[in-house]
Amino acid sequence: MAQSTFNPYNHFGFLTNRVARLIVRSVEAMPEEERPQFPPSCIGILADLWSKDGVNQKDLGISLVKTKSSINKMLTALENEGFIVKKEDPNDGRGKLIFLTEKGKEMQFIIESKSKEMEEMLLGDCSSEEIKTAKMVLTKMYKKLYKRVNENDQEGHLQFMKEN
Amino acid sequence: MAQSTFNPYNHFGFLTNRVARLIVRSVEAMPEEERPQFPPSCIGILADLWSKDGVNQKDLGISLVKTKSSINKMLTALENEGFIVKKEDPNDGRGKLIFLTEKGKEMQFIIESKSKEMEEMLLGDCSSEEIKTAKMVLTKMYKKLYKRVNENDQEGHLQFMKEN
DNA sequence: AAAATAAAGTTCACTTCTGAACCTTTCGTT
DNA sequence: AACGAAAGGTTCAGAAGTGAACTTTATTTT
Repeated sequence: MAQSTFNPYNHFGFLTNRVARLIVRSVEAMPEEERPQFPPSCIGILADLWSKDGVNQKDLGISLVKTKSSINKMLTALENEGFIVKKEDPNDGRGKLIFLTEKGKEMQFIIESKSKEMEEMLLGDCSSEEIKTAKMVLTKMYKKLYKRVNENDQEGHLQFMKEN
Repeated sequence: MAQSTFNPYNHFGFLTNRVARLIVRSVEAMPEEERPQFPPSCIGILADLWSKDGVNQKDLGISLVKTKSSINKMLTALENEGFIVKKEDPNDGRGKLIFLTEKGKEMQFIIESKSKEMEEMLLGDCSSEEIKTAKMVLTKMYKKLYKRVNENDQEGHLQFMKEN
């Protein structure tokens, strides 16, 4: 019977989905003190801005794989908390550019160290070669998927996409 | 300035999250014909059942990293569509066991071949060694995270957890 | 054995995310 | 230059997921 031959954890679709969700859960389970003061989903927006400040909402949506309405709502929350500001795009009257405030910039070092800490905790028994390979494979998947999903989008929006 | 030193795609938290979301998007973007007739989120439940039929809702929740209320709602949908049935657990009057119907079982081969197809498409230029390493690293992360998040849960619920 | 505590599942109000319609500005034709 | 089409952003109704309260059955304590 087919029953015992299927292993979800041998498929990237399941594996990435579950690992991603567990990471979020794991962050949420942190003690109040250690955890950032905003919902984990918003970290993604800040991360993009740390990488490249002053982007528009559309590109954030593409990068985070969320719709523009979702991005809009998250930005409103982040703006109310004082992490980002929206400014008119001087070159395009339709668009707005998103910039980090000082408060938003300061977050980078905190989050980055937490991320490193967690990675060490989770992957203490993997060699740095293996970790590198895993990130490389995921990044390749990302690029292929990105192109597939945004195929009518000629210019690569993301900084890292331009590197290749 | 710190600005250009941050790359979200060098952190597993962002990478897994975005790849997972892109895979879902990619499936949703398939032509009506090729795509399964139920929401992608439900595939996870079927996958667990293909791996081990007759599990209870709690274990499904742990495996899929969703709350019991979410699982409940998804199961109701799958039951209405005729993919699964709920039965009383003969050994525990509180619990119910979830079983695949024939219709549910047939899905496995379709999904599995789609999954393989997609993996080949996404990772054609990665060696099978690299792919194996990536899955191994993700699986290790999964196990560590699993233990961390469900630490007050003594018995490993998932079949694959028992293998190690 | 009775009482107290815990566990699995259900229900419902609430939050987060999405899809569709809309407004405004820009681009492409002619 | 003027028109139609497309693009970025906003809004709002609806879908998906969550948290807390509740029901029923098991387990633990006394």
